Amino acid sequence: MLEKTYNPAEIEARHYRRWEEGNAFAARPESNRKPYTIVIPPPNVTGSLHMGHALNNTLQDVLIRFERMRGRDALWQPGTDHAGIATQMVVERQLDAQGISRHDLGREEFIRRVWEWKAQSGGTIIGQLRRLGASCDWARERFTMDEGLSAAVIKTFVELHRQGLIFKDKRLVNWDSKLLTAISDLEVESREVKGFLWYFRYPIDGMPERHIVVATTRPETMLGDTGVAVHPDDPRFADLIGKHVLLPIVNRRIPIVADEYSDPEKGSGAVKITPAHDFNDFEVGRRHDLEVINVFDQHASINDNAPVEYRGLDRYAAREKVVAAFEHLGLVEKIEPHTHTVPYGDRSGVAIEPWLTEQWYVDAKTLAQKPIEAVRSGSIRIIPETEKRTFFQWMDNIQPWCVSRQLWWGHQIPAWYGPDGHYFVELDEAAAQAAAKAHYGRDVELTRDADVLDTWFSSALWPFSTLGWPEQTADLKRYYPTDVLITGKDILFFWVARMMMMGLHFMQEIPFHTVYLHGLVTDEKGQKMSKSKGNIIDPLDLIDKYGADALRFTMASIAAQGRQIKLSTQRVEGNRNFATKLWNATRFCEVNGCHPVPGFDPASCKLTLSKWLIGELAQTAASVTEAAEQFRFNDMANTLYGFIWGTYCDWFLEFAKPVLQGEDQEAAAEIRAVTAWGIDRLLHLLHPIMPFLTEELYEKFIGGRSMLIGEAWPQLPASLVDAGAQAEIGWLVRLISDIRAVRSEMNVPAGATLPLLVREANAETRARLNRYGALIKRLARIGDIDAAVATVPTGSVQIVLEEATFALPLADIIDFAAERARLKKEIGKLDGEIGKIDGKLNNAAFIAKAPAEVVDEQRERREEAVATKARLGRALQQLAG
RNA sequence: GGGCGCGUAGCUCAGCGGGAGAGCGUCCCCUUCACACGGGGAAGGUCACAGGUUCAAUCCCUGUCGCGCCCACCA
Repeated sequence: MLEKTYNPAEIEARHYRRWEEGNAFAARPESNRKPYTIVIPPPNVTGSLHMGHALNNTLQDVLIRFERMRGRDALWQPGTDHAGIATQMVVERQLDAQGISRHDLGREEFIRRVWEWKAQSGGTIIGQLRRLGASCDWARERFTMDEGLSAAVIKTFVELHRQGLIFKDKRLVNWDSKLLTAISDLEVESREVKGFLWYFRYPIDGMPERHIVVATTRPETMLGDTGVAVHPDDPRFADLIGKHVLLPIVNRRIPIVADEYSDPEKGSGAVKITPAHDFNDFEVGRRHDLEVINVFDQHASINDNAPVEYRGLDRYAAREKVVAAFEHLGLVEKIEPHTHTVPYGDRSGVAIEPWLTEQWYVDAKTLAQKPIEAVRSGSIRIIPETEKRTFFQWMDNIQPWCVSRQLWWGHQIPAWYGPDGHYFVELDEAAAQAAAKAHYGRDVELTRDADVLDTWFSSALWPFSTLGWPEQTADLKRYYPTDVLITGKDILFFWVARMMMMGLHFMQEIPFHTVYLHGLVTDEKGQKMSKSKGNIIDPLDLIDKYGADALRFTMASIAAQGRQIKLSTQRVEGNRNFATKLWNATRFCEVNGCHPVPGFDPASCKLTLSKWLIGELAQTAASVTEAAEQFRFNDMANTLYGFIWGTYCDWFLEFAKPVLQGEDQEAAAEIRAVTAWGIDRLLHLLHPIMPFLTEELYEKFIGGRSMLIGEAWPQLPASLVDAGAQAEIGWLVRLISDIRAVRSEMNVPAGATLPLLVREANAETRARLNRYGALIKRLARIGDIDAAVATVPTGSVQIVLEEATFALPLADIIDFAAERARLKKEIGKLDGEIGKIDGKLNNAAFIAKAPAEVVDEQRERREEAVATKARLGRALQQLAG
């Protein structure tokens, strides 16, 4: 016997264990089933489950469970990401607490400590994914820095280098002066900052009476100025082109050049050029062969290239000192408040400095061509479609990808340097030695490049490296390309695009057929969840309180495409209630002896009620299946919610009650079977979204040895839909609803029983009243039914349904005025409708141009409305007289 | 500056060419034997605004206003 309420906490752990012990998540490469593959977006080993994970993994699990039930060999490939910067930061912070830095330990020892940390805490998120119910094939769990994946990384690096698609270059990079590493363009975020625009006068060499005004938001960079640019067509500066400026403070003579980069509208119209510290200036400098003078060290403090009194100053201190010096010299024209955007490191949160260094770059432009084509041709489908535009916009303008990082935790770059700086990119040190010997003609000492690769480099290989590449494994052959990739739209560029590049390059095949991108989970006000705002909702708290299924159902139901996803606890609570509802419906079955009948054939049912339920359920199953196929998770969830609560519980079970308790044993037996069959089918349909609850009910209610997770997805033919049964039960539902509404509006005491008088009922209605009299009496609190009265007593409330009028005599309690008002309102509504329809029907163009069936439909609607209005009008008249 | 998207019931959002929908909230009634994490009922909307296309527009097009997000931008 089931408990009175569903208690998720006890149940979830047990079923998860059953699934794992039963090997239910395992892919079956040996089977002849068609594979269905999803690779998980590997969470950071440092991570713990947040709402984004909860959403992302719920959706993946829904699809995996759905396709598994549909008979596919489902592989959900799990694993974690070493998350270079994030992980290094975590361990460094721990060391910091002990007062040691990674440099105290040395590289080798530090890395050992990170592995140690990983062994202890790295599994947190995997445990949390289990609590969510994720049915990953855990035996296949991978890590981006495990042996096989590391080998894959080295191989791709070496091959891309051989193909000229990875190269070393000295140019400006985004330098993070806190983490002391280069970062890629994507890791830079712009923030709007309130600052100032300083207008400085630069004296012209040889023209003591003249100066040129430049404007800057970063006065300290003037220490590295090597030119001033003006627009070639700007008359204000025409005579100064070719002259030189005597740079104050530094006393450097620098040229005034004409360059179209200079915008006459901006600032003073003349722009100072600092090639070593600005991406645009770097280009201008290159065009005019300007000197590149780097004035910052790696900490963004002033270096020895600047005058001695500035050396060692932090960039902001240097800024103040430069401004003070200009003021002292009387060379400040003016200072304006100015809002502008400044680049910040997404991890460190400090302002990024464009800094001249040598780094490794991937030729992304070349690698992007095949992905662009794949998306354009539709061989990779992106959902929602609108994201395609974003994808193309980025891919069409893609810049070289800086992949080297000055960190310790990650895949060390397989490049070895000889004594003269010549380098050898090889799979291992031995190969590098051999190459070096061939190059130098003797053995030399080699030093390995100290840098590691961007974390996203190894993630880019994920769909094939996890399946065994570079070995040509059977798994790789069977499960690649994968079917769907589900991830947040915020990592479309970071990860998705790069998987396409690497997959198409190394596998010569797309990594996945479909990319499903979901939005960001925010709080209920649409605010991004963050520690500082204190608005974080921890999914584990919700799981503890409402159960994993309630959370999963919520995620599925709000996963509408392309929006930000606002989560409210209230919704989760509501969905927990839904779980309880189904729980109790099953309990009802149990209490009433509705047990599944082996070999039950829905097509053999005779009762209209059975046929109705079966048909409705068949339609629901079709909708749910279609929604799942089209990744419309919200439709899937909402369809099931509506059917289970609104149709099965609210109506079907209520209709079933009297039959189950009635005299007719044959009918009772059929209804028992249909009721149980309905629950069984619903458990199947709901399982991908609510696996724990449904598995529990399946075990308790259906019994047997098998587990629901491995059962077949319901397939109910459209032939089970019975239009006659739908019309008949639909009529019954409307009649009962109408009577209930009238009772409530007229304040009839809930317990009072009223007679029902029916006028002008045709033969079919009379037959229906006969068939469903007991139900009507029970559900609408009706006493006797007189199906053929000629007149209705004064003081009755009247309801018009199809051809018949139903009256509830309420002489003693009826409020005449209220009833007149109700009828008038109804009539008013009908008048409005008739007016609208007449507008169409009286329009010759409508008759001529609209499809015939639309015209017919409007005519029918009009007839119905007119007839109903007439009956209501009669009722109103009777009330008045 | 370039791009994308959104303005529908008090709130959160579905719907997207021919009868305005859901959940939550609100109000009224009901402890009836699956469920008060429940049952029954009700109120509430010129579908942002202005034009246009169409026989017909919440839905398509254009513009305006308001709000998000992404990319670029340190004069």
